[in-house]
Amino acid sequence: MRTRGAGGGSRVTLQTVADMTGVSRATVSNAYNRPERLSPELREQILDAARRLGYPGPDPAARRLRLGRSGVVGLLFTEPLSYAFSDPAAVLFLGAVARECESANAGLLLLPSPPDADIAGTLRQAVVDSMCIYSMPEDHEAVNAVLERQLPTVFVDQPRIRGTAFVGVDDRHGGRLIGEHVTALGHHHVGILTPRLLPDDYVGPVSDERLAASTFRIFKERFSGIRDALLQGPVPDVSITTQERGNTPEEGEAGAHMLLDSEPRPTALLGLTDQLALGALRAARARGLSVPGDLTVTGFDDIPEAAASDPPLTTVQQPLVEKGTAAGRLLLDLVQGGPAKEEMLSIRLVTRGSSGPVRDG
Amino acid sequence: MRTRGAGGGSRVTLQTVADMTGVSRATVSNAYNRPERLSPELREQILDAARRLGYPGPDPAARRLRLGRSGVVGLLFTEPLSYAFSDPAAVLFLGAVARECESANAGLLLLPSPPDADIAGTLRQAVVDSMCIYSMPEDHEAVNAVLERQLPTVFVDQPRIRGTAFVGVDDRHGGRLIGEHVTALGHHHVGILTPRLLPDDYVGPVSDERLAASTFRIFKERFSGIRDALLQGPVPDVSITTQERGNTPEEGEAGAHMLLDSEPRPTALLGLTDQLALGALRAARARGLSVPGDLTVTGFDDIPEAAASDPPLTTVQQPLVEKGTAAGRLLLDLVQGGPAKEEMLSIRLVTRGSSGPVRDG
DNA sequence: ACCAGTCAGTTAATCGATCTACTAAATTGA
DNA sequence: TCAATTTAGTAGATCGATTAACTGACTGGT
Repeated sequence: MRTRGAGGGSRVTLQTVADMTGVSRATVSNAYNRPERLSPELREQILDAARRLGYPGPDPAARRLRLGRSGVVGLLFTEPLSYAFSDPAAVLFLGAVARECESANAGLLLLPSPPDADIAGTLRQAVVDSMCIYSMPEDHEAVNAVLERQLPTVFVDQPRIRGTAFVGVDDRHGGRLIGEHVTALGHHHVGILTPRLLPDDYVGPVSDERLAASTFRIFKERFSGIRDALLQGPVPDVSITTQERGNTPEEGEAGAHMLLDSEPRPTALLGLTDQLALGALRAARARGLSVPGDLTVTGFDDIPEAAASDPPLTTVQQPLVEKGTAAGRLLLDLVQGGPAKEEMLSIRLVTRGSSGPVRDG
Repeated sequence: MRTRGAGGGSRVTLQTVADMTGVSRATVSNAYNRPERLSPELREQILDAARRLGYPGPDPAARRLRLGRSGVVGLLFTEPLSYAFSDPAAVLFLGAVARECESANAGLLLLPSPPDADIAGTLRQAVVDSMCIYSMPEDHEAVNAVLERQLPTVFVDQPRIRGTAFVGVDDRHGGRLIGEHVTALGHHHVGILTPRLLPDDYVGPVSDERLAASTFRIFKERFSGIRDALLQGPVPDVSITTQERGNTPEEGEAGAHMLLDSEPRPTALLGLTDQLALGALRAARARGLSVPGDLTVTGFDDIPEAAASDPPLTTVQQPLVEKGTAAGRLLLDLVQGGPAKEEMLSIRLVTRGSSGPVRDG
């Protein structure tokens, strides 16, 4: 028998309590986990001793090791974690994942991903049953790290890897919806605002090389979808100007100003996210351009702010909450041995006040 | 030596890799954690074998058991977790905590707390180094559970327990600021909108008993602060009507309508949170009452929406982000053996367009 | 009186890693 | 050349729990 001096100053464990009560370790364990297996009196006695000794209850890490399950779902975010709480789309998604976890009584572990840190290491250390990768560039080291760990994993938006669970939408189709809408309105000169296409700090027009090399699949697809629709649309000589920026309204505004300074001046500004489009709206206001009279602005995502903006934003609605729900459910199902499904959710164009026909002359 | 048939179909562990390579378990461990302790060739050989065997790397749970640290901070929320993502104040707070955790490369574990579940059990099972309790009623079972676990714990807002780390503001003082502001404007008839004072589903006026019995210290204090200021202010015969509601704009609107139906009709509606005050603003608009002409409305918290509302809300500003930062820092310091500080952050009245002098007659 | 069946516990194996203390071989220094 | 030091790796204890298999003592039906 492995015994440790009860008052020896070292940590209190099951064994300490067992020694104190004069029963075996197993019985103390049962007192906590299977009350029906011992007499109520003895149980009380044991719990009492535990209280007196200041025993904090069975150590969760040890239990987890033995049981092989932690009841925790992990989540890794592209951007620094704090960004997750400032981006409305992310908040909606996260909230829905959280709701699912909660209903299964599982914890949700948000993993840090500061720009400089060892994410692969973090990923290896996380005590979780399954893992959600939210919108990661395709070549990110985290992707390999999580794959190597052979944990049930759900990828959301990107990357999309054969044989792994996935939740997303048809972003290229979304892009086409926007493009078709804009050509239908007769716009010849169009500006596109896109978030970063590569994990660097580049700011400026999008080159064909950057687009081709992009590791952010979803934006690449939205971009291509828009461009295809524009070029194949009823309007003959479409000119397209582009600006690549960080995904915030502030940067969107700056990018929009650049686009509006180009010749010929675009009559439509298409944001690849609502955040950027909201910035474009600000830029228009700052210049005294009326929307949609002087300028058409469109977004992508349909975050709550899109409907509330002035004018309300024409955008592609993707079901952010459903996405979180689907991801959450998959995460939990995978742990139970469920299949690695791919869920493509549906999207649609929402026409609101920010888009209109091009003004003659 | 403890060996397991390498190809036996069972799990791959350090030992499997060790057997495969013909070295000891310790050496394989070193290959992962202390590369400098073995020759590069051997290391490569080991890592190679691991790859071939599909070894996912050292099991985090086992490592945690051995090392005694998990690098994770836990957080328990009053309301169901999903609420945390829908309440702006909570999102701001959470984001700041997340930022702190991230800078220390720690994970943030959001614990579920569905209304019916065994929160104490959840709390006992969480593999964390420290714990944050956010705005829990004083008598909640979770409070004892976490105390029993003897984990470094930070309480935010409530409860406030002697000897434990705490982050909060002087809510009573905040209440007085509002009360003084309103009496200074000459209001005689005041309605107060408060979130739940007890963990039940009650809806309606606040009785003295409910106030006295309240386990939500912060709202009780805000309430008392307001009332004290009103009763001791320059206005002689103040009448106070009250409504208790869930903390959402929707419920705030419903409560406001009730208050506006009472006789004498209040000329000022004081929300104990911005969420409720925002609801009051809606109610006023629905009735065609001009704010602040016909009705003064005030809030508490200063969430971003407060400044953006129409008219912008007079409210008590509390530093939500700072609160999260302070909590995060404390959480991390406690793990390092830091002292259990109490941090009282400062608040101030922010006078905006939603409050004005009572209209004569 | 005998066997089967419950009760209330115990024993000992096990989960998968890490770390201290140790050893054997290689290198260094005078 | 021989003791001292460094290098590369090993043995075995240990972290703190859970649980399958087992043991005696009772109970009760026939």
